[in-house]
Amino acid sequence: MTAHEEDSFEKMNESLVDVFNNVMWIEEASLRKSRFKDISIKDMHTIAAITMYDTRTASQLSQTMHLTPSAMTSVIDKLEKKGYVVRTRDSKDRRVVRIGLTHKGRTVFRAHEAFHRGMAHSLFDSLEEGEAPVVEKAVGDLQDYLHELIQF
Amino acid sequence: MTAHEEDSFEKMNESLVDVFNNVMWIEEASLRKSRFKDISIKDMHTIAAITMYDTRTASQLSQTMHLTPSAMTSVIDKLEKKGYVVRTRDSKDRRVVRIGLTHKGRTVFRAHEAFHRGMAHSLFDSLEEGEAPVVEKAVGDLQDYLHELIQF
DNA sequence: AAATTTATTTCGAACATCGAAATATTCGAT
DNA sequence: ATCGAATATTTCGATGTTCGAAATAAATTT
Repeated sequence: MTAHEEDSFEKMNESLVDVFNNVMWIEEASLRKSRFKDISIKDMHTIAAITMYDTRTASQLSQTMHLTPSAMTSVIDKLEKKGYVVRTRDSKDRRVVRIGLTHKGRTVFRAHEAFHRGMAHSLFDSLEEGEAPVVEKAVGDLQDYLHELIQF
Repeated sequence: MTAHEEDSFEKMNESLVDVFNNVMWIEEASLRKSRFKDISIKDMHTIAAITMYDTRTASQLSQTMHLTPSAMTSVIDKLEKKGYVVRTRDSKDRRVVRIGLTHKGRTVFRAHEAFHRGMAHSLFDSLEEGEAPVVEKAVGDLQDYLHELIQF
């Protein structure tokens, strides 16, 4: 690395640290100011994990949310009570519970999606002709790197 | 946006969502596998907020961590008991408690720093001549965007 | 059809966070 | 200088989240 690249790297690293330290609570804060004051960021991510029109089983959710099944049950209980999700027994295998979004749940899903699109636009919109692929590749590399980390 | 840019945008947005959904628990998981099994990701971020060689007051920390002062007290209690931080009364104003890192705490600080550097390298290392500034600008824009969001 | 496995829930314990009150100290107005 | 208000932190009790173990219910294997 040249001295200049070094500098560029340091600056970017700082920005990245700042971004990662803050996204979570910023989304939480914007949630509190929205009309969905009764859910947490974790609830919102659960809703995002359920997907818009499909359903997920309780165990699928507990895996993607990195929660124990019993903790998942209580998250779902809470969201069901508040009207964001519905439980239905799978007709094929009656042990499994399928979780789907209600209309209200889908509204939250869209809000989460919009939040992410806002971020993606901030990365993207000021790029010049031909620069998009550079950023796309960089972000893809970061994604791959994180995935590699989990295969220890 | 051209159809191709649209595509590029969607792809990047997806990667971003994936990255943000996962960084937290990936760092938590790598922490669990390290020799610091007795602290959480929140503890680690508290340690990062204290800074390497300087000190922070309890209230400064409660602000940057978005915790109430009372919650901050108990986080600090826990970290002090485990030997990551030390409390000292400010000699000028004896109401304030200054929190600093112990040697053990600094080791955690460096681990956190290394984790972030790893991510920054993954973004940076495969870039060609002249592409670094593009990514640097994009990340800077994202950072600014998030900061704007909090001034509602 | 009995034993085993799988999906989920219930329960009790541990821990985190909060808000209100308590404590200690400093600052400001008289 | 002293009293009252303001500030920094801690303590306490209540609430909520997460966990692990045991319970329940349904499917699969033997």
